[in-house]
Amino acid sequence: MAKISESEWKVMKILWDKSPLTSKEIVDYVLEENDWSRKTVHTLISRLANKGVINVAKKNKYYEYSPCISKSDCQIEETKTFLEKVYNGSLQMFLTNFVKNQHLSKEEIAELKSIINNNPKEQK
Amino acid sequence: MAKISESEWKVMKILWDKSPLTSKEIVDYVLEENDWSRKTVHTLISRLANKGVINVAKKNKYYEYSPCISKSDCQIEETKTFLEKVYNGSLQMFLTNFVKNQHLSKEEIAELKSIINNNPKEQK
DNA sequence: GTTTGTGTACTACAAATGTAGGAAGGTGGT
DNA sequence: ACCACCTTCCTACATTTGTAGTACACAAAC
Repeated sequence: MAKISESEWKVMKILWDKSPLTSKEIVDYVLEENDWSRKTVHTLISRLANKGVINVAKKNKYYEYSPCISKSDCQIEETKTFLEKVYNGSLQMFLTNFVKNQHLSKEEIAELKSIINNNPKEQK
Repeated sequence: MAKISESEWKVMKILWDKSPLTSKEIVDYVLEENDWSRKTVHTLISRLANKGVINVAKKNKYYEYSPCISKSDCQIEETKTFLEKVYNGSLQMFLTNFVKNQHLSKEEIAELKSIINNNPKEQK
């Protein structure tokens, strides 16, 4: 699976949320959150298209863009790379370190517990 | 804080574990786990020194190297960057996604729970 | 004392990334 | 018909990263 860089992730997140979008729409959304030139966003869009992670389809006059890989797949992939690099692949080490250093509130801890408890049967 | 690349992390992990080390020792350890040229490792060492994340001190004839930032600080930093990029900074989203997709065993889930429960008082 | 490997400093070079600018043509508003 | 803006395609250029190679001096092994 192609690697998505940090800037590219920002564009992808918009697309996963709201696609299909025209390039103007993408640019406008991205610029709400990043202080970049419009050109920069265009570059990112075309790099993503070259990497084959977004679809480009002519709709009326202009192109429309939408992701062709799922957000969740990309998240899993990034998570593996991250855990491997920083924690030798161990979620346990990661979590230990995180809860130890972040001084989570009681509420946050309760929330984490509930996330873990509710697996695998999802509860609404 | 300087950014440490993926290859550099491999060197840093050795150093955090066993420093101080001479360059030969670093190279030998790194090559146990990576199929690189010795020269490549030397390059990584000097990049790390330039970034100011390892100390270089003349000991007898040769230099000895050791980290001058803590592993835990780097882990926290990387974790923040990762969570921000992939999960908009939300550990909750991360955990939810992870437990949902990884099909953890009962044992693993129990372990995660105990990690969370034992915070903040550490239990040995 | 010559070979053989090592230590250090410096250089190399392609790919990926961040961050844009230019040119040529379309289009909608007035 | 013209202006301001947009679209698409290309090009640009510095920095970081992965992955080494050169050169030169020293040191240990014989």
